[in-house]
This record gives sequence, C-alpha cells and structure tokens, in this order.
Amino acid sequence: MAQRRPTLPPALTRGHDHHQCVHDALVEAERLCAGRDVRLTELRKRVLELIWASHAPVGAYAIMDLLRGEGRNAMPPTVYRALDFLLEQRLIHRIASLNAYIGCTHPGDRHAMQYLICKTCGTVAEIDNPAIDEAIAVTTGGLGFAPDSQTLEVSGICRDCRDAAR
Amino acid sequence: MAQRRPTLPPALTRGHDHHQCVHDALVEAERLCAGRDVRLTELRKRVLELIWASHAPVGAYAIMDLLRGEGRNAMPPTVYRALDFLLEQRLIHRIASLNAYIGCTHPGDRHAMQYLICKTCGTVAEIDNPAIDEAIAVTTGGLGFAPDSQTLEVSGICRDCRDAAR
DNA sequence: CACATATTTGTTATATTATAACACTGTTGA
DNA sequence: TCAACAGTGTTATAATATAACAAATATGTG
Repeated sequence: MAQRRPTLPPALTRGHDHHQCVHDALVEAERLCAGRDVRLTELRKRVLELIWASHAPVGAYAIMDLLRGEGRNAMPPTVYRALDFLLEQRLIHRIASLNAYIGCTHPGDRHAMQYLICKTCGTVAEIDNPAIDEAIAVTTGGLGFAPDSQTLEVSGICRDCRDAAR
Repeated sequence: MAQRRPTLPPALTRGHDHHQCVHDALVEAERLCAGRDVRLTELRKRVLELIWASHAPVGAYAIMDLLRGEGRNAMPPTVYRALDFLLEQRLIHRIASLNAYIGCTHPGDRHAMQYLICKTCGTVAEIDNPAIDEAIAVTTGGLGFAPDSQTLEVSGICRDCRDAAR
C-alpha cells in the first residue's frame, strides 16, 4: 500500500485558481457518479457547485437562500436531499461542530474526515495525515471497537490569521 | 512529563459501581469548582448528576424533561446555561455529531476530546491516547495552525455489541 | 446588619437546523 | 405505452439553541 503524503489543504494554498478548482471538483464528481451509476442531477450539481464556490463551510439554509436567489423555489427538503446524496457519494462532508457542509478534496478514496477550522477567518482545511488514522486504529483495535466513520475537527487560528494579527 | 496511559473507558468497564462513579464525579466537580472559585449551584450540580447518571450522551431537551419530572419548571435557557457553565469548567463535553452532552472522565487536566461512539447501544467511551494528539500536533505545527480545541468522534460498534451479534 | 453590586435563575419569544408525509414530475426500461 | 421507480415540490412540524429582559439570590463592604 502506497504511503499517502499529507496533502496541502486548498484553503491554505494562497493564490490558487478558485474558478478552476471548482470546475475540477465538478468534473471529478461527474466522473465518480457516472462510474457508480448514480445521477448527479442539475440540482445536486448546482448544490455541489455552490458549496465548492465558497471554499468555506456552508449551512443548509445558506444554500437554500442561494438557490432562491437564482429563481429556484427551494424548500428545506430540497436542499437536505441534495446534501444527503452528496454526503452518501462522499462528494461533500458535514462538519458537525459547525452544522455546515464543505466539498471533499479527494472524493475518490474513502477516508476519514480531518479538518482544521480557523475561528478567525472561517476557512476550513481538510487534512489527510495517515499517522492520525493509525493512532486511532491502535486504540480502537485494542478496545475491540470497530470504527466505520469518524470526524476530527480541530478549531484554532490558521497561519494567515496569526500573521495578520502581528 | 509523565506519559499518560490510555485510560480504559468507563462505558467499556463492565460491572462498575455506577452509583459510586456518579458520586465520585460530583465530588471531583465540587473540588474543582471550589479551587477555581466558581459556583457549582444546586441546578448546575443536578444537571451534571443527570448527565453522569445516564453514562451515555444526553440531549439538552432530555435533561429539561428530567428536571421537569422532578417538579422544576425548566425552560431551555435554564438548561443551556447550566450546560454552558459545565462546558466552560470542562466538567462535561459536547458531542457535536450527536448534539448531546456527556460527563468528562478526567476533568482536572485540560485535554482533547476523543470519543468512541457505539451506533448499536449508544454508549460513548472517552479515550485518551497521547499518540493521537501528537500526530495532530505534527500536522498543525507543519501548517502553522494554532489549535485551541478539538473533537474526535469515532462512530462504530463496540466490543460488547459485536460479541452480542454473534 | 443593611445595602449596593454582581451573579444566577426565571420567563417569553424566537432563531436555526433538520425531518416527516404525501403529491407531483420526469426518467427508464419492458 | 405504460408501469415502476427515482427525483423533486410542498406543507407542516420536530429538534436544537439563543436573545432579551425580569426576578430572585448570593456576595462583599461599610
């Protein structure tokens, strides 16, 4: 098994082409859904795009307002059903401590959720450190606990905000 | 600095004296609050006791119902304020993925939240594995991210429930 | 003790997040 | 063509949490 290197979180990658980044995420989503034989409908795709467009976690009701802003008469179930689909397909994640949703940066491979949440600017960075997973596996294994999903949400202040504060 | 050994979570310790365990938690809470010069009032103490008595995470509205059951006319703010106090004093933790609260098993020392949540029986085990903290510290340090709080919530099936299923 | 102050609790109202239930529409395949 | 199913619309409501202000209780000081 190839060792994964910790990925540099997009939100911490200054000056990236955000438009391109959203586009790539949509293309990848199309590809994955086609391969899984599930339908990335217009609505689902639009919700995914709105989530990616912010690059920060978005609440369900914020998404609803955005949809309404474009003339669609969106009610909560409409949004939540789209979110449920995207969550199931692991194209987005839910950040429980924020009641908000964010695009998954590597939706192809099943993986644990690991997030750094900046309290100051609100950006969230998805990290991917195998060492964390291993440490968790040691503990769960020792206790006979069979994990099937997890979320790690670290709240703090990102480098940019710390630099700006000085 | 002394190396902490992973603690055996109370919920996974079969046959423990639960009454004693609740009592100990309350005594420890009294001690900590006295030392910190904050007031563990009757209401706050009762809420803490109700949370400990369940040994599984309890929702705010469940606590409200319990208080009402004993004649107290509890409204949401009453409960949430008590919860806020207990959270601030780190006598309880909030499990974001469940919108529920649970007693902290070692409230004396500031520590990261690490929980194993059994989907079958609903019990939650607080774990304390320094290796997880270290792995997280490596990543946050490398990214210049200054963490100040975190939650790790692992959902799965505990040993007892797996054994019972066979 | 008496009083001023601050803390805690009560009360009313409302915000925020999420789901249930059922009707309608569109897509797919026989 | 039409039966079956998946997806979306619509109405209502559940579950979780907070704002704002009033009343009660505790604490420190003269």
